[in-house]
Amino acid sequence: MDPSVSAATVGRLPAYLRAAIDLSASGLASVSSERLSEEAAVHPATMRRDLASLDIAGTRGVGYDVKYLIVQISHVLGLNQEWPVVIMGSGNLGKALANYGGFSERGFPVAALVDIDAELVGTTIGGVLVHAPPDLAELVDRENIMVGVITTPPGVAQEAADLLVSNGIRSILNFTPTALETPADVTVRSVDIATELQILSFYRQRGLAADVGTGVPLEP
Amino acid sequence: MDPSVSAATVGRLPAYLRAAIDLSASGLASVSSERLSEEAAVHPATMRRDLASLDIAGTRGVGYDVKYLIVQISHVLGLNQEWPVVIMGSGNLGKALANYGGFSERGFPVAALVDIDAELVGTTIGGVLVHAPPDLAELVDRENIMVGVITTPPGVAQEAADLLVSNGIRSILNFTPTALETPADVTVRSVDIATELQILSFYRQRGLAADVGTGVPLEP
DNA sequence: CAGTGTGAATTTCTTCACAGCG
DNA sequence: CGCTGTGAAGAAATTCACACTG
Repeated sequence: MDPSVSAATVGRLPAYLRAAIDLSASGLASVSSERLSEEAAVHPATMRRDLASLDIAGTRGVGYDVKYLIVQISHVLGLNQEWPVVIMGSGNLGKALANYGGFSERGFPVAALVDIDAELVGTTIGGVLVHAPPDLAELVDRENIMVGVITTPPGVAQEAADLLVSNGIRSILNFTPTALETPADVTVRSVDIATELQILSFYRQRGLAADVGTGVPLEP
Repeated sequence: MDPSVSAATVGRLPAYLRAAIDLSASGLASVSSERLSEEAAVHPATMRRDLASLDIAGTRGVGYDVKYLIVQISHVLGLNQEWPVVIMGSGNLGKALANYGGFSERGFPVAALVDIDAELVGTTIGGVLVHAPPDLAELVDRENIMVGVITTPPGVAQEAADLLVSNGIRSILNFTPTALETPADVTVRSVDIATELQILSFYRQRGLAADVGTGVPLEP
């Protein structure tokens, strides 16, 4: 019914999907929003509204069909196709991600690594070949790369982003603390470990969990 | 003035801090909210309100003193002390994080790794010694560990969390896709790479950036 | 009759717009 | 004069609560 999906809703979909997969694995065929939302740590009404906004319907008096949930949410997230990924920068993090099975397993195969270090170019990390930056154009084309992951040093992150963008990549996952400048039609998600740790220390310092209501008292 | 800080505000503080540090590095002594908020990709009024809620004041007609901003935000985030970290699980990601300089550099020294693999216990990764799980109690005590980072396989993430909690750790950074159950006074931040990629593919599928207003049209 | 789907109420967060201060 | 600090307005998101349906 509702023709649009809010960013907040999108942010929760992966959690719903995981919850549904978990419940399915434990043999459940049908769930109430109560049960599923508990699993996903969300308010039941929020979950029902989210699913309704995606036209994912349950059965009144019964709940949601777990298999159907998985299929529908996967579809909305675009997980019925593969999204090949290129990792820019083969430092510690880049290497770890290339070795990390989780990517391909979840539909995001690591198609290539790119690094400026001539020593590394041509070597293989976690079964993935390291290429030189100028090769990117061809790679994107040949491997049908959809997503760029930036794990370079912060100083050259913008450069890496520019290179991705100029080669037609419009989805970027940025692991550096750099705020990237990109055209409006490029989606960037940033994951900064320092940011996460700093937020943790804010709450820790006050002896409070992060989800205590909405307001956190300040020291006098 | 305002005695409380909202979660939304806390989430933006690290970005303000980074922006201030960057501007300071380029020699700027004073910034307007206009300039700083641009750097942090936030609305100027939002930034002024955030800072005001922390009692961080600027000078009317001038702006904010950059050095003062850095000191104050750092203080609010608790960055004037060190927060030693223990990494649970020395698989690919755990190893990468141990090797990753960024932690210690930013006040979160990696004090120890913990792994169940007896082969790994006693070895050193990135200068950090790997310990057996039963050693955690002593480690927490001796190294004054404040934060637990979980990089185990998803199946044992809850176990790792339980171990952390039972040893008094109340801040957890979880890199697994598992939704952890913890007492109410424990703060958990989760970073799941698959979640981020799935959100990217949602928007990519629709040819839209993530920040286009608030509602995203659904396919017909 | 259990549990969805959703108007309406509420809460939270953002942005406007301007008074007021340095 | 320029820019902060903030009341007031506005927009979004969440939650309540219940009519309604399988």
